[in-house]
Amino acid sequence: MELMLKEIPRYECLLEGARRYPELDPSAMEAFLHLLRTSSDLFDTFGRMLAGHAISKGRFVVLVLLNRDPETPVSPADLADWANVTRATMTGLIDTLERDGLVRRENAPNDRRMMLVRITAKGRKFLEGILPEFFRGIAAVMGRLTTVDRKGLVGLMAKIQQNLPARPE
Amino acid sequence: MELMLKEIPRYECLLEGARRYPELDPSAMEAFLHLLRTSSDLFDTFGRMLAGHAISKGRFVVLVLLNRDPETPVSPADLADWANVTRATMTGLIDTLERDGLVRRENAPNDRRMMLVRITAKGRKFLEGILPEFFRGIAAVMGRLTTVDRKGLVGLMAKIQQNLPARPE
DNA sequence: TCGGAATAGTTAGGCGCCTTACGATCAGGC
DNA sequence: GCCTGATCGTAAGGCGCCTAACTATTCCGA
Repeated sequence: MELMLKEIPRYECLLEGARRYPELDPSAMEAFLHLLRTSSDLFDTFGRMLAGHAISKGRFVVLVLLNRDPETPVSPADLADWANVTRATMTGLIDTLERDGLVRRENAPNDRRMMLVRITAKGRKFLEGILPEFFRGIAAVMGRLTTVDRKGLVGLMAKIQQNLPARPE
Repeated sequence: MELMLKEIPRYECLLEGARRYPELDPSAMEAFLHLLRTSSDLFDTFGRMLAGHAISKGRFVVLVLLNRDPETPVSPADLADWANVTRATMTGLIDTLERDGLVRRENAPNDRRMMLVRITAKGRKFLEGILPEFFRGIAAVMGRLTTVDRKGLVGLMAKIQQNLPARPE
């Protein structure tokens, strides 16, 4: 989702657009575009930061999920569910992580269909080398927002979520 | 950028994480995650809507850009700049749009390196079949936000933008 | 008990976007 | 006039994610 307009149209242009298209609500569109522009930049910034550590966003998320409880291995299906990707995609993510020695696949003891994925010591060490910078980056980017701002932002997001069509199944 | 955690961790988990990682600012992280979760859902929703019209986000943006002034053709380089993709990517987007008869390539009169891209009548008609639904969708999703909410959201996004590292060149 | 349905993970192929490298053309200083 | 460098659009190849189809295993009702 890295694609967005580089420049958000000025408000007068939105007003003019509303004359051609009566369905266009200028203030809704303005808020929408700023929201997407900013979050796209955020994705981009952190994706770039992770790329500097030679890891993709998808693989980073997998490591974070496994690192929540490093001793307990997790099935690829659960990882796919939590990370919001398909199981096919998760296979590929685990493939490269395992090739790089950051995670290890094991056979599940009670179900021979199932695998279990465990983060390795190397994987933990690798993650420890990223997380502090990652957390500092988030704190920095949110630095100008007061406590009230932050709560307000969460509330606005909740209002939008209420009007989003439910995800398929 | 469709990848995100499906469930945002509860605030207590963020607090616990802050014990392990002193760089983790829980309220900043909470706001960050809600922002990305919601905008990811928005991208997803509108991407799905566009897919229902058999067009990708990238091609849709190109049509919208050309439709701002349908009589004036635009160079691929300008389109790439405005749409925030590389020129190589723009070549591919224009290829399919032209194959489907929605835009037409012309030679620039004064510079034989340059092409000019123009939206066709078919392209305009196609876009008119999407835009009303698109605009209605945005108005709907922002429907619960008051005028004050919307201005506030734009202001919060501006605060975040100020702390984002400048884009490369 | 046994045969169909559900579920596990994987494979194959596609799409969208990227980076890199290219040939063609224009612009400016000598 | 020309060489150098910038800029045009394009081609080739890579990455991340997707859907659809497959094999192996487990579950469950007749």
